[in-house]
Amino acid sequence: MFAEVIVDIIHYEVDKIFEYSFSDCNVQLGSRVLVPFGAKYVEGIVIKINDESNYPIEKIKPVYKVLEETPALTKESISLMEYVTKSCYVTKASALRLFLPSEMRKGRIKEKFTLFAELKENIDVDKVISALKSSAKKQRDCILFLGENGKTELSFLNKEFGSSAVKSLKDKEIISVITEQTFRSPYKNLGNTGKQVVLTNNQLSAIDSIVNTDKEITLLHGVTGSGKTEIYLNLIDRAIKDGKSAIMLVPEISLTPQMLAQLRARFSENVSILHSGLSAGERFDEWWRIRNKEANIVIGARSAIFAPIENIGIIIIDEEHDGSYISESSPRYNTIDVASFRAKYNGGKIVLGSATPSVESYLLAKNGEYNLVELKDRINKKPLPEVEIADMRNEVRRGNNSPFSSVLKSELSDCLNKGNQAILFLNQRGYSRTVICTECGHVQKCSDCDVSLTYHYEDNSLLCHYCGAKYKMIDKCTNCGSKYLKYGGIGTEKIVLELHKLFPQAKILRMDRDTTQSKEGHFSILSAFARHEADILVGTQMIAKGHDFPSVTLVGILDADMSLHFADYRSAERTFQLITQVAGRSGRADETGKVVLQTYQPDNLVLKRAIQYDYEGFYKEEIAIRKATAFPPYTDIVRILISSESEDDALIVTKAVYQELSFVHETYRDKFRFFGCMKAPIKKLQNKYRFQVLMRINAKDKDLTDKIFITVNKYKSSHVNVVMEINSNNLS
DNA sequence: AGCACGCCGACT
DNA sequence: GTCGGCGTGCTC
Repeated sequence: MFAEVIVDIIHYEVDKIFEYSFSDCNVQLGSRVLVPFGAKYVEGIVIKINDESNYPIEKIKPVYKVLEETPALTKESISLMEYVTKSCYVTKASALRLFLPSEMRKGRIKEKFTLFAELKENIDVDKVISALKSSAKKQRDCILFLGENGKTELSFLNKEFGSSAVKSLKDKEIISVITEQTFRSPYKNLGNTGKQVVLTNNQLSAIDSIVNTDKEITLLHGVTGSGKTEIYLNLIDRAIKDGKSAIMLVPEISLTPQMLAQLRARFSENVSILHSGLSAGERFDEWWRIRNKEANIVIGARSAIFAPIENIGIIIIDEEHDGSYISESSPRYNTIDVASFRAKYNGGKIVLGSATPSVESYLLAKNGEYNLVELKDRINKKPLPEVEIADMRNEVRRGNNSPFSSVLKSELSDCLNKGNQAILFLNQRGYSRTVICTECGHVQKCSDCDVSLTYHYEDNSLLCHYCGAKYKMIDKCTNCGSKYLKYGGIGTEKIVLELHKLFPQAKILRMDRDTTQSKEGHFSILSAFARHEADILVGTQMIAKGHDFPSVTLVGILDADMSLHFADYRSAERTFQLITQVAGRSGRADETGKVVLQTYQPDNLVLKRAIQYDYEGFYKEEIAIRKATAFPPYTDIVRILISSESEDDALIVTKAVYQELSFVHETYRDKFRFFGCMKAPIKKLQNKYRFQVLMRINAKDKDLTDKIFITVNKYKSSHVNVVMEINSNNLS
């Protein structure tokens, strides 16, 4: 017999099928195998089994070893691998890696086995005990214990009754010792916080619509607090009762514990969790629990869409608009597309949930490609928090140069006096965004990136937020030697310091990348704040998502304009989403929340729609702009990014790529809305100079994108990197 | 990705 | 004269 094998080497030269012979019946479709490859052995996956081979028989080597008895990959994974290969333009090997926990490769982690002991079958407890010497107290206790509790960990028995007693029971063949695989289980101590809820009529009809639609995908558009989670739980319940499985995705790892708690409360051991924040052993074991069908609900971040689960009934993607669902590194897959593949394969359904759907998804829903379900009311009829605009131009005119408007100051002091909590949102970590010399105007920059450095007060350093480089803070300008340096742009660190001055008695927590470095960083800060151990939480966008704090009555958005300035067609959309999300953190059961939104452009249409919670209005205006300017979803943006440590080499390759693509452009001129070549917005990153060729085309035209990829890919070399990105959410 | 094979510079 | 640089080429 012959096996077609993909070897685990990510390189275009070996991105093909290699054939090996075998007689071992353990070689199955999807098996991980060790095979001789050139001078050494490499791991690979069996993707097909044949009776015959076309390859010269004398060159075929045998499979050396099968790595696991259970094939790691399902048949579905193999077809999905082929889909990812074609749609993301990656090698088969790199597509395959999506399906396996990384610690499985190269055999880094093994299953964990534990020894257990139990009474042998047909042991009569009373009889055995009476046969014991009266002095053998420990042995008697041990037998009684096992009689009552059944199978128990051997280490526990040894500790409790002494290893000699246990050993003599074993020697007398009263008990037997067995080895069983045990699972390292993450979040073991998580409380079960779920509560059975009676569904409202709105929720019931939403479920009804999702279950009965003949469309594969439902977009569930529901305002914050409209009870989407309960709908998810109910849909999962239905899938399980139908004998099917479910995948539930949340945008980031920090959101998984609370969702897991709710799922565990309802479905207990059926639930497993998969994401990159788990320890290697935990992830490995969770993965096998799913593969062995011991869990039929998977929750996780983006990568969990590749979970080895079979017979999927429903896939839920919560906060579907979130950028994290599009992978930013190779393979650059889109989670919704992968979910769609799996739903089709399994005959399952997809629910995309959001309070602020992406305009792409909403357009598809409006056009009838998705089933659209809208929940316009909050469950408890609680009004949405009231938003007040603070016009920062007036503040400056009045001589207020602090980062807080007078409204925000008085609201803050009100809030604190009442013993409530406040959240302040600013999407910039560090102390100041830039350090500028007042004499020569020089801005401190990273030596590896064309990016200004951020001053961090806590460790008195200058950090590059793009490559992570850390420099000592300077005391004079590196260009002209002047001592007069100015800070430009405010970050969260400075906000905390300013707050201490304003409210010396208030306790303040800061949550941003710098304070959440440790493993449970998110969780510890959020739970401390939830326990009211602090009065004010200052944070970047990571505070915006889904966390519920019952005592928060005030949210301050310190610089609503910041994300509007980005030269990105999505900046309006992101701003709308962010403001809606952050504002949603305010308000409690007995008290309507308040939001203060500070801006220099109070008349901006996007901000206006956001404070009115008018998604529909925002959508209509935004989609009209996208249409008029021919931006996604009306076209797709294809970018070829060329980067190299040598600026000359990068430029040479860029010119060559552009030249050759020009022929494609000439041939299919009517298919291009835009075609151009330029420096990338960030000209240098991690010591690599960057250029780009930008195109706006219809990427569903596979022939065209294939042609572009093939044209471009051959320019890739060891010192010049060339990548193609389709609708990347980061065009810097 | 590795590793082997193969053709040109500075050394005991 | 050789040791060794890393430039192409192959791996079922």
